[in-house]
Amino acid sequence: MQRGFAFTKLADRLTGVEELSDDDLELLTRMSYTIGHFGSHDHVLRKGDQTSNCCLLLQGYLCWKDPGSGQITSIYVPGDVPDLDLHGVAASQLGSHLTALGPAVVAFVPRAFFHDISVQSESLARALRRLDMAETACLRNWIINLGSRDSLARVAHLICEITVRLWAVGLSHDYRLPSPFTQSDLAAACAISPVHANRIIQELRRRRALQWQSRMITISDWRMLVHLARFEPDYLGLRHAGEFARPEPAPSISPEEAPALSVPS
Amino acid sequence: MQRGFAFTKLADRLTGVEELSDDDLELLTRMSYTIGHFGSHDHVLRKGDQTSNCCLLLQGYLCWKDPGSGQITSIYVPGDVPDLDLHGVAASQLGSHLTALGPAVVAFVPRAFFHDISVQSESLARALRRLDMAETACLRNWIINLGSRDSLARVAHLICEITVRLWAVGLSHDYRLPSPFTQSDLAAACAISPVHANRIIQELRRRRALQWQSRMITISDWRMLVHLARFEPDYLGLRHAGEFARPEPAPSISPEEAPALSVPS
DNA sequence: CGATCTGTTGACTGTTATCAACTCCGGTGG
DNA sequence: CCACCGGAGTTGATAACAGTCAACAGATCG
Repeated sequence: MQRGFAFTKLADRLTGVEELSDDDLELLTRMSYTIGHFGSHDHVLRKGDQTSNCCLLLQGYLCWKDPGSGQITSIYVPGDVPDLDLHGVAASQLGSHLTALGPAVVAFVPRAFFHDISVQSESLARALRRLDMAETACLRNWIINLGSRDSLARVAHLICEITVRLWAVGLSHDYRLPSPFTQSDLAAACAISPVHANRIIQELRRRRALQWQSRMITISDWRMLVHLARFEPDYLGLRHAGEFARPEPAPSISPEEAPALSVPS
Repeated sequence: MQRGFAFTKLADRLTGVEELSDDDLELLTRMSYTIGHFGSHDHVLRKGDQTSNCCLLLQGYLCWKDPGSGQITSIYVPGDVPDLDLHGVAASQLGSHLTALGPAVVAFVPRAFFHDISVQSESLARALRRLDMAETACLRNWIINLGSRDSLARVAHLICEITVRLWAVGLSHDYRLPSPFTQSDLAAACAISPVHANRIIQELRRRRALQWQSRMITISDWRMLVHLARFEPDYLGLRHAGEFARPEPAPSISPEEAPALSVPS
């Protein structure tokens, strides 16, 4: 992994929510961090841990998972900082485990770093606040999801959300996204049983909405998926979110660079 | 309503999460505000509104309600500031309606006030951050609730949570709490149908866990309710939260001051 | 004193959970 | 190289939970 990789991921995430100047980006390059590698279902942080660093996700997926119920309450993609919202309040204790969904790479960044850049740049401060607000909006949206949509729509919605969030940080170039997590993980996020999750995925395959094979999801029909999920990405707080819910999600690279996958019959 | 009432509610809420000095309380008394009265199901803020004031709830209940699904994503009690988390980010747009559940009284407080007191007092800043963290923790907890508990436990959990939060701001003196909201509102919060909500309440009555009559809930058996809900109030971030989940929730006033309701057979 | 909203009840339907068995795959050790 | 093993995915049968519909009762309010 080349030097500055962590900087790049954070910069991608922040520019997704706020326009940053060259000076801002320069500030980000001063980030110090240590790298941690995690395997599937490893705990990055455990319930009750006291944290002096923040976790910046570089590769893979993380989630907050309630140890009692197994319920997943948030999912994170590269560029996200799952414990940013702790605001440096010393006595805060974690209520859940921060768990890797598939192999993951995390940069541990001193909490003070985020405070410092907030003081030195108003737009960085705004960007970090927006990250926090987006997190809250995601939680509310997920309550709406669990409360009002059936299991097919929930699964479709989760896949739509992850796709757009990967997009926003320059990953998932065409309609493909890595799915190193298990169907049981998906079930835990959507609050359905693993067996039912499997049937829902089969239904999505049957409808030619997507493929899920060899740890990779290939979206065959983005419009259908958005429609099934009633997905409206405004809540993500992305500057270009509107583009993603349109009929075609505006691939970030052109077709000749990323030829469409052939869709097996 | 006497002068200083708004100050009192906010002070009660903040001292619930952080110890405050006399100087801190003095700062709070400088709050300027205007009062608004709302009827049941009135919108205090509408989706898409831009806000220059924060809403400090003084009496009654408020909730965030998604206009599309009708799902309620948070409920607020007096002393809460539902839109505190907007952090003064100008471009933030509301994603839901802020709606009154029953008659409510709201103090509109300039957003700058919260910024000013944060600058002038470190403990007030910490208290406000804790409020924000408690809000996030509530959202996560509600996801766990919707995802992993059946409807009886959900209803019981919501009632437990509201009871403890009222307690923390000096309301709900014995085992009684006002319920000016309808059973349909409760259903919208718990993501169940109104008919089913009614049956759950009857079940709770049948088990002698509570009464619900003339816009008032009387908890007859707090232990049973906590047990049914598997309620663990740590997530609320209250300094004395632990006391509330114990067998008896330590009434804040003695029996001779607040005689127990007679429980009809 | 009628209109409307809220609460209540019964019958029926539909979605999802649960249980159990089986397949498929990748890895591991004989 | 192959037999085994464990985890993940798949399938069918059944049961439990909650939604929907329709009707009515009771309260509240102008």
